[in-house]
Amino acid sequence: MSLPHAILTALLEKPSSGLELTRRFDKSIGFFWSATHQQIYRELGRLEQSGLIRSLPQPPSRGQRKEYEVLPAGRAALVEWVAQPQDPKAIREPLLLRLRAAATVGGRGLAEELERHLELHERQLAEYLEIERNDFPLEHAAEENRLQHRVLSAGIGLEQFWVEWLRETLAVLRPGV
Amino acid sequence: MSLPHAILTALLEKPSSGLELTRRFDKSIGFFWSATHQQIYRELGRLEQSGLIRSLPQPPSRGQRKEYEVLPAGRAALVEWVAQPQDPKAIREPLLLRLRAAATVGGRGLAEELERHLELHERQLAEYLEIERNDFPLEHAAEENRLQHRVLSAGIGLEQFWVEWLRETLAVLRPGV
DNA sequence: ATTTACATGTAAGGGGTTACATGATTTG
DNA sequence: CAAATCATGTAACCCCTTACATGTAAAT
Repeated sequence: MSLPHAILTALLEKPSSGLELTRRFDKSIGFFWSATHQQIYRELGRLEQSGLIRSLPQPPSRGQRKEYEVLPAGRAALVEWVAQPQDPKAIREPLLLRLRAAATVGGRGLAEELERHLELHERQLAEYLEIERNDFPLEHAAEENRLQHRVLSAGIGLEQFWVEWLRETLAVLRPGV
Repeated sequence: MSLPHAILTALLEKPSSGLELTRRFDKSIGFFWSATHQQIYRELGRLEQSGLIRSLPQPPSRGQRKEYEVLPAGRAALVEWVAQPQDPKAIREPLLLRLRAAATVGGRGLAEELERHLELHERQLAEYLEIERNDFPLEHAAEENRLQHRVLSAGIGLEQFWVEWLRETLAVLRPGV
């Protein structure tokens, strides 16, 4: 049940059309919750039917841009969701699974794959650090900014972890296999 | 397409029944790929139909234990899967989403939730460290063991990251909200 | 004999992924 | 006017989650 609330948050920050939302999910929000345009359109329809958002008066024809805004009920639903306890979800990391399988059946070519992942994570880390430089140049005191900075820090920390772990794992793998 | 390969790996390590697999997924394998018994039974059926595993000759009545083993075709499929490149999946972390939503609509009670998560991650970390002490007491040279140790290290590192991040975030949140 | 644990399964619903379809607007 | 781009949507498929159903074996 996270996607509808991700959309509500995005719409509260700024009323948008489906495609605009898709683009924002490709950037900032998508860093910790990704979604395709198909998911977003489906969810926008549901949210409108539930009375949590409404489309601004505009021609509802097919190829026409349709902008949505959050209704009070939507804001209330989001507030409630934020306060609700939710357990962290179990890890589902295919790469670790493949490493474990490789321990059993042998891992020819696995080092190349790990290097590829290392590059991807290095690139993502660089992107996050760039954002941090741009958006949080110095520690301002505003509460809102501090929370957003913590979210970005999580992304940075996770990427740093993977970069480090992949480097160590490659060091273990290289001389052996 | 990870679950069938997780099951193949588990069955290669030791032929098992559905319930036995479920228990092993609750322990070691489940640390990075969780699965419920419903998923496992369904997947076992598919794998058998595809000719990748077979059930050992036994009464196929309903409440009766049914043991499976991997066929050569299954092992081959696993080897191929291990070698195949797969991009890391995008992060989907509801807690970060909630933090971002809290930055917009306010986060009453969020500190308690973060503390709860902190405890959960501390407990998980302790469990991983316990396993490390038991299963990898000193660095043996066996390649197989080293890979499995790297997998466990990933779990430990991720939990350490979350513990640290949650503590810092609580420090930011506490005086403010 | 009843309860408890073991063991395998079914059903319904939600969410995500991929491929495809269609209309409107801009640009050459 | 043809092509590219913007924009909204449909359809099919797979996976995961939750709740429930059913049968067997062991314990009291």
